[in-house]
Amino acid sequence: MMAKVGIRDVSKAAGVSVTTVSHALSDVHQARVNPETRRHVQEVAARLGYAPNRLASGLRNQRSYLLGLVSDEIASTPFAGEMVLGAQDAAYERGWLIMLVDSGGNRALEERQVSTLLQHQVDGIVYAKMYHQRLTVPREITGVPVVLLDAEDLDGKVSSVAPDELAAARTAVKELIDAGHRRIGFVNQNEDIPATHGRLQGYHAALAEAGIEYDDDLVTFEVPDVSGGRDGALKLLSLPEPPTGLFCFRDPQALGAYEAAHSLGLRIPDDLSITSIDDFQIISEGLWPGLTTVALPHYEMGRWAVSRLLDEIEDPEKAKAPERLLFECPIVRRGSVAPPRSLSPSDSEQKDASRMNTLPPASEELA
Amino acid sequence: MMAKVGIRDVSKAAGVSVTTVSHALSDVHQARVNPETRRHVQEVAARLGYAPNRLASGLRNQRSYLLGLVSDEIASTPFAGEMVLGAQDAAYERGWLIMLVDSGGNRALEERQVSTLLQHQVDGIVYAKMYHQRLTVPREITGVPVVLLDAEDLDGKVSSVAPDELAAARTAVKELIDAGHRRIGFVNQNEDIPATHGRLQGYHAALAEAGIEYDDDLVTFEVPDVSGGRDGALKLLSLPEPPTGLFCFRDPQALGAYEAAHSLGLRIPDDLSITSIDDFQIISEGLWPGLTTVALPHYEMGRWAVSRLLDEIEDPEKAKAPERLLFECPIVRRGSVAPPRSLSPSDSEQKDASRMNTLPPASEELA
DNA sequence: TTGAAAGCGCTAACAA
DNA sequence: TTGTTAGCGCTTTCAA
Repeated sequence: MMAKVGIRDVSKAAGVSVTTVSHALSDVHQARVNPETRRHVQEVAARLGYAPNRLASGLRNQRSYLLGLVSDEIASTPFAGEMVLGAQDAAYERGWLIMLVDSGGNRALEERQVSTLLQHQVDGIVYAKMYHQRLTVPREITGVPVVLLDAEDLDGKVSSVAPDELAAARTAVKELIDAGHRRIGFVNQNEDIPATHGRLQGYHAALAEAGIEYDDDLVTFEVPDVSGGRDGALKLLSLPEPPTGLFCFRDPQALGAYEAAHSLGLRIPDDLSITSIDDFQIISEGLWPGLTTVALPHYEMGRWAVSRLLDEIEDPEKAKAPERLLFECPIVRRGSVAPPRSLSPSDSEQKDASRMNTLPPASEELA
Repeated sequence: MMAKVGIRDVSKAAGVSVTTVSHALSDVHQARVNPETRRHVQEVAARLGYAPNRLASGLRNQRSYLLGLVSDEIASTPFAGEMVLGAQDAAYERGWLIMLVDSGGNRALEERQVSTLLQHQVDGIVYAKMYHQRLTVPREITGVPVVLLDAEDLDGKVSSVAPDELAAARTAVKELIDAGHRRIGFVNQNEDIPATHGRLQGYHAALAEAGIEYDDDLVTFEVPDVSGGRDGALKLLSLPEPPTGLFCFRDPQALGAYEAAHSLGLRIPDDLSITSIDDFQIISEGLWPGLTTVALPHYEMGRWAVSRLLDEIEDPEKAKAPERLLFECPIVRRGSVAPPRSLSPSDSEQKDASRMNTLPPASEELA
């Protein structure tokens, strides 16, 4: 492994000054150098395998082309990967690199991590949360532009992007209404976060738009995982007048609802339709029938956050007018929604027809 | 936002030279400076909020304290987050930061990403794959130590860490054998990668150790997702003499196997025991009963890779004796394994007892 | 025990 | 159109 080739090596090999090399290799100073010299220098640089040292140019230009991504829980949710990827792609396309830190929710650690990022002269910071929340930007983040990812700034000082919870829930509930359901249960979750309230509002809104009266009994608040979905679904389905459609706060709960339905002998979607929010693909695609669910656009939010951050870095004026974006969430239709039984053309045939749907595609292989 | 405070500001405010500031703040040059001066400088530095510019010190020291993490698919698997987190933690603890790039499997892009990392003067590179494979280190990675993560070097030139596939499979199968099963199906996957062969060997090994004869009919190769699990399980369970235990290549397939079992009216674990590999928690914890599965230690592998990489960076001699580590995989016991029916104490009571197990914990709430 | 000065590799102001 | 030179902020010889 030979020593790294620097700009002086190129300058010597090409027989020009380092200045000329620098300019010949930069696309900003086009006019500066003779096209012929330029070609020659580029050729020599390529031959030597020269690549500028970003530490040195960063020091000189006061620009590191480094971005910090500060997260509280990268690993705990599979979506986080999508957010990080979106951020990374958007950064790389514009010439930046992402440095990742994850505090696991430890504030003291986060503070040190941020200061480390700042020591590395990051040009900006994306402050990401694993679920949508409202917060104040930690005071140690200073001197560089910041954008919030999956969070909103209580002070309204910095730009942010998060899912439009209300609209997402309305979409999911409307899907059931459009299929003909009038009695729709909502397995909400029991933590006091924006999503809980936003999605409840969306549920209300969808019902109101369809002229369906709100029934308190049809809403239950459960832990936001599979067991909560099971519990909530069992509770609602054992009502004297059970719902024919179920909207779950998120996909793991929907998985629980599937299990509950099966344990009660209910077929999906014939006896019970289900929608949800997440598009947690291992669940939504894995379940049979597939789950109709509203996708949270994590990749796009990651992209947007970095793209906005770079805008503010390149034009500091932009930072003075922060933008608060609530991202639209598209529905992904699979097989968990059908008209309620009461609307079915022939109720007697229903039982047999429905059985087909509960068997996997490969069932023909069986005797 | 005031201008950033540099070492000169501290030197002025403390009334000493920048040299003294540098030494007072560094723990390497302990003896160099008078304890009193040292305290004074530290106090002033803290008051001004001084933190050294890592770009500048990196340039001077030829050490960036930056590591590159090159991955082919961060977002596609939830485990990736664990690997990244393990890498990040290990790096941060020793004073390094991770820069993340993800090529999505695009080689041309990966080549450019690596060269960008190198331009940033990373001190080393972790080359990660989303699933265990054997490969040659791309030639553009040069001049810095490399460690492979979830991969092995065909040339044996660099250190690597990956799961011990054979042992993992043996553990999973042995769990069934220990419960009393003798007829054990294996829903393998159908791609030609180390895991496929390694786990098949592990299956063989476990059977051999227990003196169980291998039966070709009990092994099926399916796509490595939920539908493959369904297909494979249905196929094996419809055999004239069906297995009483099922080992699945990975958790999504196990989910499919659960679905297949339910559609055939089989209870887990009473009528069918299942083990798997992954500990994909949303599945393994979410299923009812919970899935007994062998965990792939992604976090630990990420930690090990970075830790080994830093060892090689700090002591280049180490790089000359690469280490190839196959990580042990611990089993996580939940509720999907029980003795086969033939061994049950009273077969007549079994049906009712088993029914309890198919209902969720909250079922008591119901009438 | 401390300070002056050189230099890491690069870019840009200034001069030619 | 090209070259000389200063300097980004730091660490470390070397000299005092």
